Amino acid sequence: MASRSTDPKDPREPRGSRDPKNGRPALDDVSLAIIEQLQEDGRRPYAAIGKAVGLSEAAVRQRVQKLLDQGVMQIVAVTDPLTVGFRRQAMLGINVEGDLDPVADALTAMSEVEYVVMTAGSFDLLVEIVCEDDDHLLEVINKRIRSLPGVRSTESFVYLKLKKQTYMWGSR
Amino acid sequence: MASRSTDPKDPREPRGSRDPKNGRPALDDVSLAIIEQLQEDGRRPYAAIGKAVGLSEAAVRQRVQKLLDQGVMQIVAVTDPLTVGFRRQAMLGINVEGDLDPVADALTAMSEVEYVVMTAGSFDLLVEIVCEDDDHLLEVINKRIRSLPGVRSTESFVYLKLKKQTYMWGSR
DNA sequence: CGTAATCTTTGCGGATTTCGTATCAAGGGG
DNA sequence: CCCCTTGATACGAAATCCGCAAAGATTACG
Repeated sequence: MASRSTDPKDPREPRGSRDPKNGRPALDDVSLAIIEQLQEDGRRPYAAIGKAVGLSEAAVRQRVQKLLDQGVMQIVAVTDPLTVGFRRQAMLGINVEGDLDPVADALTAMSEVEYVVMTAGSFDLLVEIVCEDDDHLLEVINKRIRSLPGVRSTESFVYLKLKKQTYMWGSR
Repeated sequence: MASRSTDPKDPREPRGSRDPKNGRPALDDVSLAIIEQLQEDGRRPYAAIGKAVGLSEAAVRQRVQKLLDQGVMQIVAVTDPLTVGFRRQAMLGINVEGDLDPVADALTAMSEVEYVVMTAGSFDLLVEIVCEDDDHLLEVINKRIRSLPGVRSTESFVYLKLKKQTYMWGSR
């Protein structure tokens, strides 16, 4: 299991930047600082984090666990799939007629889809796809995605080379 | 430090799927299995991973350290920036005239740029940007990126909502 | 074939970290 | 004013991490 406690539930909560009730930000400065620490090294010990953010080891541990349970962050290994396997990867721009959500949910349910985001601009959705090979990619795009009800059109961007991939928005 | 050993160096090595010399894949099945374990839980203990992949704790530890040093994978906390801060995030499609690499390198050097990938299709590059606010986003796109030599045109897709974000290509 | 050289795995022991639990302080309600 | 919830700390026991030296495996070469 990715997390160590209660089942993950649905990570898509209405989690705004601030909790409307009780006014406090959903994430205070300390939690932000903890996340920054873990963005640098996901395995950094709780005691070291505590020293950096001014909290006891146990307090850090509890906060981290809550952040994981709430789905605010996940601690995982990330790779360049193109490097690791000999797979095909692509970004897909999608235009939808009618409600976006059903389409987005259907895409989210596909295991080959790693990333789904609603956007403003000439595409309604951007989705990233990781596949075994060309045949697999073709099948996912042409058979499974283009046939989804509501999908008006798609445009594909096959990945040639990943140049940068970071998660350090905190540190700058 | 993100990693525990020699300095990170430049992560952009010519890391193909297979090591040209000595023919063996850069990543054997065991390392793949280790990565899969860490994709589920980046903090899973080495002993547990060893039991899962059939290796001793020390062997797993050394392999993980090498994978980190080589830049094949990173173990980090990932979040939805839109959730964590009140930031603006966008994907940018870019068209370039001439050599792609200088432009890609310049983008890679920008701290606001989290993701740079070369693609086939109607864009040459896709880059993901994380900004503090609208002003910041505007400045990065219009002042810093559009003025890069070689950039012919850009198209922006401002993120409205992140629906899915996973790193589990291994487990299916 | 040997054998050297290199790389990988393994087996420890000690230092460190994690984890569960108990305790304490600070707010809300009722 | 008391009860209940939330969050931080303290602390001992158990598990984990880490460095190191020995053993094993693989490759290159004579």
